[in-house]
Amino acid sequence: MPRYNPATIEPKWQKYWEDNRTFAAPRLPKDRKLYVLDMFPYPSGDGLHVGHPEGYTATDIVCRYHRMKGTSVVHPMGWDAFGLPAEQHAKKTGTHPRVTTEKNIANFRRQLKMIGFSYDWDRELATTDVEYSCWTQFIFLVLFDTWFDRARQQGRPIAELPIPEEVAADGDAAVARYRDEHRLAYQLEAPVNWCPALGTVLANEEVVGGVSERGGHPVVRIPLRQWMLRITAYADRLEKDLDGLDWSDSIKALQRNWIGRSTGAEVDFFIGTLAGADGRPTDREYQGWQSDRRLAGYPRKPGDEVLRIFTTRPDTLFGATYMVVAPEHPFVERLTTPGQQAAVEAYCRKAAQKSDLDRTDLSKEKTGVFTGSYAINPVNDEAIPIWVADYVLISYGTGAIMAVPAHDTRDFEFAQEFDLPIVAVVDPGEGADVPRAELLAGEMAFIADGVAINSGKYDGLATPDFKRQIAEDLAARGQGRTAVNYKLRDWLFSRQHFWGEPFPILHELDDAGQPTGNIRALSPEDLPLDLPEKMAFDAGHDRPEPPLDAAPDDWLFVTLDGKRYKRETNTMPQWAGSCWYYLRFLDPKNDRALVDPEVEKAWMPVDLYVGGAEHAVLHLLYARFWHKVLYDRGYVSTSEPFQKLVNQGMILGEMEFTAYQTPSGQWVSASAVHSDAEGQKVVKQTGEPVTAVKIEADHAQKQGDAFVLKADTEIAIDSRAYKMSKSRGNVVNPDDVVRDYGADSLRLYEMFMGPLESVKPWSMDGVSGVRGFLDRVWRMIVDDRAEAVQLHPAVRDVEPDAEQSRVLHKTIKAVTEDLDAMAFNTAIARMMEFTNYFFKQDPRPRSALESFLLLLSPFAPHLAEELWAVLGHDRTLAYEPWPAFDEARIKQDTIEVPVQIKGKLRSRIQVPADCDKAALEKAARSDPRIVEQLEGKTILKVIVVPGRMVNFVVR
RNA sequence: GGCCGAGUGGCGGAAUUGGCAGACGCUAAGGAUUUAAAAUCCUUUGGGAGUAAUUCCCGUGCGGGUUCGAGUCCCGCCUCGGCCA
Repeated sequence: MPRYNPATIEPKWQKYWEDNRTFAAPRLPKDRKLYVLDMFPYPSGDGLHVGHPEGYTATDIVCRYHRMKGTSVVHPMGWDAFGLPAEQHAKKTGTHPRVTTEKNIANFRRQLKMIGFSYDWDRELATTDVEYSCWTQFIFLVLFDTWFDRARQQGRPIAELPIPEEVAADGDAAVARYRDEHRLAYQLEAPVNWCPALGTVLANEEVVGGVSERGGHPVVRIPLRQWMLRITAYADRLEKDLDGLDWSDSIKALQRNWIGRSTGAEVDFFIGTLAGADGRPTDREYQGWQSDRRLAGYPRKPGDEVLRIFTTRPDTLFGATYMVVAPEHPFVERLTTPGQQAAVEAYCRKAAQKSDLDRTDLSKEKTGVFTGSYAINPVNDEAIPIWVADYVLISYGTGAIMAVPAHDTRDFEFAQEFDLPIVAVVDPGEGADVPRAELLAGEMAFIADGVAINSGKYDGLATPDFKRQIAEDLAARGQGRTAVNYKLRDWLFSRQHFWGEPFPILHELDDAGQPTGNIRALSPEDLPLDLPEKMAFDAGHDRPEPPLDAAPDDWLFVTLDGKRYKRETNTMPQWAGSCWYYLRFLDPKNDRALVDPEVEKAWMPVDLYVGGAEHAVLHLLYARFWHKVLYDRGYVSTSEPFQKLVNQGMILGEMEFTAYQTPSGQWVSASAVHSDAEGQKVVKQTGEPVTAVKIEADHAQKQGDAFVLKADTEIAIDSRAYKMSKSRGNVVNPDDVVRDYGADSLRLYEMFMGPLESVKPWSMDGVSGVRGFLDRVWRMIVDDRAEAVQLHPAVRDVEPDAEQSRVLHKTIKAVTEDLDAMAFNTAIARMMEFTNYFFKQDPRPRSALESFLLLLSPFAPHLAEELWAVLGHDRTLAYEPWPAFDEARIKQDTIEVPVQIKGKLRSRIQVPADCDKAALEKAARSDPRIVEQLEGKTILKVIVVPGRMVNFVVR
């Protein structure tokens, strides 16, 4: 009984493809090219979950389809293999991260091969390979060697940086410092989240409410020397170039949001250097400053005598009744008068423990403290108090704001809390849908545009005109200018980890072994710089310094040209390796360049990039940034790396029904349960805790909009699918699916579940359903009652009849069009319809089945290859021409057309397919059922759409 | 709070972009085959009414609107999900 047995045919074909290097891509494309890329995975110890093969199957289908259409396709796979888990494992067991990583990669590779993806495995790479990280370091050197020319909007070699005369006059050291300040890779003392208990530095999102997300240990912000990448220089181009990309609008919006470009003005508020005991700048000094500024103009960098702010609403300057500086602002100490010192210090200490999210949350109560000092509002010369408050972040704008409580929600809340004056300076006008009187009285904030009031000579100007005018006037007085601000920050590029790319940077040491502050980059010939082989992995170290500080001396210290150096001991973040892997895939073995320019030019850009939406912002932004730098410096030929981007939707666990029970065993309706402040499920009214109980599907039933318990229909229950997680125990392992149903079934189900981009729940019944389809395909072609594998007797060398031909060509057309639209789920449905039809045919023309197998082959390649061989072919079908369809064969002679009366379906008529408007109406009018229903009615209008429908409008 | 997306049978989902709502698959029920079961095959499967029909009514989150005609377009809500603050 030769049944369909994926367990034998799948390994057989995988071996065939591997032995014949079926999917090896040429060095250069022959004619048309297609570069299809998956986001390469982090090889975790858990192995693949079913979310990985979703995108991978989609791209694999696209690749197989285009190969059959004669396109040169490159489709590589590799490993994003640096990462913290391997390092933590090393701390626990002493196993070198490289060993763990290689073991995990082997498992991932086995799993991916098991699913039959048509990767060109010759191009496989891991970011941890020394031959790869060598070029990651090389790119860092490029970043280090590049400055951004604002005028040209382009990155240029540091040697071309114009050196101002006064810097040059100060000698070589000054010039070196000036260059270092302008490089795209630069050093900065930046605050990090140091968690002493965990012995590690945490990312912002790993800190919640001042404690670590894992374990709830206290976290302190301490300054640490860090490497930064000047991504903000490219903010404009990163935003503008989105326009030309074939990405979804929502992903583009996400990136734009993240870049957060806003236009407004920078304004200097005078604080003076000689403030009196009352904290107010003196009139004389202020007047002197004003006339200085009128002459000298607005300086690039503010001096100590002013507080520089950025605002998107310079038109509300007259409403600025106080100022706020962030607790980390460098002027805090200076501005604090002796009387306020204790309060301010205490406040800043507390603020250091809060996360940005906690600080800026609108719903949180506003806190702050007065510094005792005042600044002069440049538009009306009034002294306004300067406060310290944590709702202002040092990382946004200049770390200081002018507060306009009448026209900003947060400023308004703050002003109310601390009884600060609220002056309305924007009138929404009579017609506006807002309580005008209330807001003019300062009883609420109005943040939209309107007409200026209480603004001196500017009264009556509309908001946009006022903005333009005031910026001009301030610029003329040297007190402000129009400015663009970005939410995007420079990229904190160093990590205090071992398992990452070491920086190719040396720090010069003086005779005492202390760093002199001079740095030196390794030259490209000195690369790669590998991590030290022998390292002790401490379980916890109590300093925030990087683990590499404890590296063996022969690694750590270098003598060059008679000078002693210590290596940089920070390492690069995991993002680094994934920023450029798509380039290396094109030329993975090149030891002279990161990619051969000829190869790069021929294959780039990536034509299709598929991956999870969780990388929609950071990874894509970082990779685009690096690409643009490489473009500016002549290493790549395109300004954008990824032409088309598709985000696959997450796959959730199986649908679950959940009922709630009190400790006494009483069922509680799901609608009466909510999560309390700690996230515990409790009864809304009483606060009594409840436990969630999983209910089997056959104990639930639908009632109205909700599901209820069958046993007690008063009790509503939750029904939803949850994100797969180990703790919930709903993770589906591809190994199990392949073992029980086969790889082709896994592939087919992943695509049949629904549109690639939607979130959708897993269902094992669904897998079994597509397996049933593949079984039918098998039995449509193979005689399953014979002793050996042989053709089904109904399969014969005959011409298809008209109807068979119509079904075939309709299927080819639908599948082809669906593939072009990446609508895999409907393509599969069309193939199921084909099978349902041909299964009942006898004879089944061999030619029709062959075409069908070609259509099926991108989706279920193992089965298709096997049946292709059964049909007598001795070579892979991977490069057989894609079937063509003939529109003429799809046309039917007669078609059924619905006939409506007043928009309601009343009858259907059979008419010739090419029936024109008049004939169609005539046929509709003579249909007996229509005649009957039209009797005694007046026809007001007849709408006839040939080939589609007829509608009679009657009275 | 802001931005983005989604709401269609018991479930996953289809519907020339305004033209027969529910393709395809699952689940469930009934039947055939079988000593029996599995597998397979056939029928039914949105709700209601109806002796019956090629029957009638209702039905795409809710309320309005545009249109000969709305799942699809417009206005106002509700709920859920994602991202950001």
